[in-house]
Amino acid sequence: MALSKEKAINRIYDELLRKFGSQHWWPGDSPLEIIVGAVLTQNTNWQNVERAIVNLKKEKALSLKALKLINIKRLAGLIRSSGYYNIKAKRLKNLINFIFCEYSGSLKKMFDDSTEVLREKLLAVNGIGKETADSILLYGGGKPVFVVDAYTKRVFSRLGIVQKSSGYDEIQNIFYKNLKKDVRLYNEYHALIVSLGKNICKVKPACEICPLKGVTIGNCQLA
DNA sequence: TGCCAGGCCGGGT
DNA sequence: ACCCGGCATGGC
Repeated sequence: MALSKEKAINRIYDELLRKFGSQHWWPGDSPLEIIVGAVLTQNTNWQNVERAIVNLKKEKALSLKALKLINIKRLAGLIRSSGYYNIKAKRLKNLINFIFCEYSGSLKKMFDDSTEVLREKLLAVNGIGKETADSILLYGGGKPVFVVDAYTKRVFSRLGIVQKSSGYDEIQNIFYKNLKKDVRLYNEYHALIVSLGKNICKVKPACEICPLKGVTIGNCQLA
């Protein structure tokens, strides 16, 4: 008998939490650091991003004002380790300019905006796509937004919970429909999925679901 | 050594 | 509406 998506999605969360423990995401000391990290980690290993963040801190460049004033070539040099540094420097500049133009350079004002409106505005910034926008909203702003990434899609399509052909919004809606609307839960769940990916998914082809494989849900087993 | 990592954009079909 | 090449470093 088929197990409901709702039960499966919630059960998988419980199993991941049990296996990996609470993740305490996002790694970052401040909303700004989280926002910057969200851009720098686009298709990039977090380790490389951390070096870039350390550099920015060391050069006192990790503030809204400093990022607004810094020369783009110099910024690119500071974030070199995160890869795609030229385009990411532009993207950071776009985002900082947006924050100043739209919210007078105040993150508080920005996050006081309605979540839906802010999401649309962020998506209109060149270099900010859905995952980056949603990461900023959830981890930077504490908004109830579920972040979908490559791991989410891979793992949950393997589990048969989403289609391989599903797009971002479709996958995100499955989580909205089946999870309690809770910032803490969204935060932890996405972090756990990444942890699953980082720790397990490297072994191919099917081991990415190892921690879940054989887990019994109702009368069914995840396969 | 080659492949990949917490994407996104722009141009082409 | 998809599909693809480009963007780039550091770790294993």
